[in-house]
Amino acid sequence: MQLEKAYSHKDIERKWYSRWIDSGAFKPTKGAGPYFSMVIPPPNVTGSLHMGHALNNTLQDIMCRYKRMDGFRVLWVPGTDHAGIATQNVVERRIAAEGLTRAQLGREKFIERVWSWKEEAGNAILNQLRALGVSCDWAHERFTMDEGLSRAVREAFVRLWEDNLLYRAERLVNWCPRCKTALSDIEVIHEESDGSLWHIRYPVADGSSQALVVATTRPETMLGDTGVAVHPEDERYQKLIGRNIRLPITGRIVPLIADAFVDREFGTGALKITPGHDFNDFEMGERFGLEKISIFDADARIDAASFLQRGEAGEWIEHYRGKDRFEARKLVVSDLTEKGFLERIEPHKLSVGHCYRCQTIIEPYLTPQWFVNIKPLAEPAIRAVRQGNIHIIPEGWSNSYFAWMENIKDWCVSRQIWWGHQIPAWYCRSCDARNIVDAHAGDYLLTKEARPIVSRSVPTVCPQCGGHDLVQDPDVLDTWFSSGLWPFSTLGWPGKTEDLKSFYPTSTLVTAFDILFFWVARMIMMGLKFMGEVPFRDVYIHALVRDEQGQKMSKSKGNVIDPLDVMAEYGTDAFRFTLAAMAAMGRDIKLAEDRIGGYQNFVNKLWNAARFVLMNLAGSANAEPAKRALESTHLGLADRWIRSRLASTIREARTAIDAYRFNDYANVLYQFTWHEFCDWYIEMSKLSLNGTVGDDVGRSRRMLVELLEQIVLLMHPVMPFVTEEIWQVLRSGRESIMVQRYPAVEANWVDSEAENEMEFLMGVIRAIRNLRTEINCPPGKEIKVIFHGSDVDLALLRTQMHYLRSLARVGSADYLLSGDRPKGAATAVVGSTEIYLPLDDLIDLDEESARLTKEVGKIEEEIARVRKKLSNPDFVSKAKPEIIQKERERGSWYEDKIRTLKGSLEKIQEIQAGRN
RNA sequence: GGGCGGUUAGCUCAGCGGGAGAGCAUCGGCCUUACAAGCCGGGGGCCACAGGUUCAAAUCCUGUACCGCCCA
Repeated sequence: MQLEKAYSHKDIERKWYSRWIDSGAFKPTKGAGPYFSMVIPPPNVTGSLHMGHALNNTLQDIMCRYKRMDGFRVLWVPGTDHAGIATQNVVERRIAAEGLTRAQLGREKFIERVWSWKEEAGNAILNQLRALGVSCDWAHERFTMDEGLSRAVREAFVRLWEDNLLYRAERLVNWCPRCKTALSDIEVIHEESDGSLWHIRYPVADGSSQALVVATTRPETMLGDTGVAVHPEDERYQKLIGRNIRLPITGRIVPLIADAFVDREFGTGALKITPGHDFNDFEMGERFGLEKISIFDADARIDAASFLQRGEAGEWIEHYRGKDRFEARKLVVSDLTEKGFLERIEPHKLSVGHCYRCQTIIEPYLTPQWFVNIKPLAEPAIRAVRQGNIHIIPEGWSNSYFAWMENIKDWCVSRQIWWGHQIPAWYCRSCDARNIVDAHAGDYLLTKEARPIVSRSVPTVCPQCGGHDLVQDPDVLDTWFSSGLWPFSTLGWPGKTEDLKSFYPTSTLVTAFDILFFWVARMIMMGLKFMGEVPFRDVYIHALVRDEQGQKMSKSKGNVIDPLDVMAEYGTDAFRFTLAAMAAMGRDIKLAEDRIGGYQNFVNKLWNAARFVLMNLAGSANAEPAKRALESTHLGLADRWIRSRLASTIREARTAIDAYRFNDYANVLYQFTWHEFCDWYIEMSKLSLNGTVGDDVGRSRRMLVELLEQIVLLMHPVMPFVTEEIWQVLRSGRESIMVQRYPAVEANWVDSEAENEMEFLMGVIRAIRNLRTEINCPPGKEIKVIFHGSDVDLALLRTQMHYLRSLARVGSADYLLSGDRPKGAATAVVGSTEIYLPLDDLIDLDEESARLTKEVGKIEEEIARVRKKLSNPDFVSKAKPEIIQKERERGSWYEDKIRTLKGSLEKIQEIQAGRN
């Protein structure tokens, strides 16, 4: 069978993925092996593959393929997440294009539209994952809104309620006025922005002309001020503490309170207090019993009713009615200016919270919501990591985990959207009617006093009054509530399934740090709560993929590299290898495209090595031999060397992957394949194949095949496609490489004698090549070499002369144990062996003289360094003996070398002097 | 404001107590029948800066500068 001259990825990738699926190779194997399981971090169902997904899933796939080949019963669960707010936003935009709003459509119809969008777009990302070659078990594919997972959500909710870990209350929450829903704390992105600090004069309410000046970043909220605060020890305001203030515009009378929370350095040291629209003010308001006025409605427009209800009056109410936050700010500022209350405005940098889904500025907003009482869940989750039941890798991230978990606030889990798991709580229209407020289009709102009936199934009777008219809570749960259950809900919980028994806890979770709090922490809390056991043993946190400048890739910046484009251009294997090679721990990946090109060359190199091996088979080795050539006891030097190197490579590769050191894994294989197997072994094997070396051409062929097989087996987890193709082409009609055994170290392969001898031989070959270049000897021209050295070294060179001939173009060689060194020769030293290339008249003595002078200079520096070290009494007395020994050897090694080089240099200089 | 990480060859990055490395780029020489997506050889770095610990520091500690991230 012939291979194409260059590797062409397109056809080969398609072909193998569908064959793997058809053969069921992704399913967990039956048998006795230990279990290994992972759940995929579920991507948004309607999303598309980006670099982060590509890296994340490549690393997971490497783990899975490795473990599978290594005898584990592997389950990798794929699936998607319903991404409540994000998906709802997308569908809202789509219906807006038809001139519709979700309110017009109504809840039921709207949700139908979301489902149909999910059907339409929902398989894209999974197909993109398939293009990446992921070996997850598609029979286990799950979606957070599946019936099974929805049941898990209801069960979890009810259990939390029964255990008093869930409550409904009116709190200040992060409100997105565009999405019109509450968000949890971590769904708010804080960004530094340029704002202003407005200094406003607040008069004292005693008819005098006294006043104090407050500084604020949000003047519009003064319509909801219910107090002013200063630091209790602030001398500037001592006289005023306890007095009342008459607010400009509203004329409201509010107290001036003293609270140590106030930062005297900030602004004027006097703060306006708006408990209804600021988290810090809310807490201060609680401490001092200040009223909380909610001045905005759900759209963040001025809600005139909130003033009228508390009996306030005045033209200003109509003046501000219905204005949004930013219009209201302008109006307030212009009104204050007009009435002379605005002292000054100064530029000010401040951190502003934005909705992580739509970037709208968050409004702190007072509404009734559901909260998880998180402390009792967080404590065991902290312990699990602290005590080592879960390992976070790299360990540095555990600090972030602890910091967040130890300061965790109750988790707001209700969302005022429609796409998601509707909260399993009902309200009675008979006995609780006053708390159920009908809104437009059959919608209704619940007051903070509403009494929920929490139930696993739809209740038919009110336990209070026996009434039958029950309505369900209109809110849905935070998407992360369902993804927090993912490691066990995907395995069948709350059922008691075989999957759960076999595969929970899962082995490893592979994810990026940006969802450490969103997801990882919550899975740990939920896993411990509902399963009584951690959800995974290891959490491997990988880097974020950035662009070449280190910027986060984003559509708006236009710096996105689409993984699908990359795969199409360079091939999936090259792309995967690049990701693995760059996935060093604890650092972000700046993806440079030329790097991928470099690894594409590597794929091609491997391909051509396979082509070479195949071309030399001539059908003779295309059957499974009775005994492996690798086990033979009649091997030549090159064979023993490469076998020993293979053993080291296997050991290093396994060590690396077991420690999640994917970059080391990739580099070890790259180095061995290219720079040992291809550069040296294949070149040397050419002599065996043509009968120049060795006594058994058949065995040499089998060596090549077996070595190549070991290489593709080692490489398969990273580069599944090209390795499978090569595997199948080498010997036809056998099972997939996926189900083969991963190479293991064979102790008897290690052969340090062969490694040392080869090291020496390669050193000599390199030295001769180097000398040839330096003296401008044409590459094809055979040369004569004179060796001076020990009998052992010379004997080795004599027996390996064929390699010197083929790899260094040595035509003839003299081996001298003693005697004069040649006059006028290019010189090099390897170990204790001196190498001389006699220079003919045509060779430039000046060049060689200059080269040697430079070389001597370099070595003299080294010798000086070593001497300094060894003459330091502290070094000799305190350093480890083996270090001292090494340094001594190095010293004498350099001494020998420089003696030889100087000798040659002198001889050349003699000739030069004679000429002049 | 608090915390974490980074600064190593032109570029992208490994290394993290004992001789400064890789890939790409670059320079010189090669169409040597696996591979020009290749082969052979070379050049290039006071390992950000300043102190300290140590016999020994790119590597550990402290500080400074710049960059990035997380949390408030």
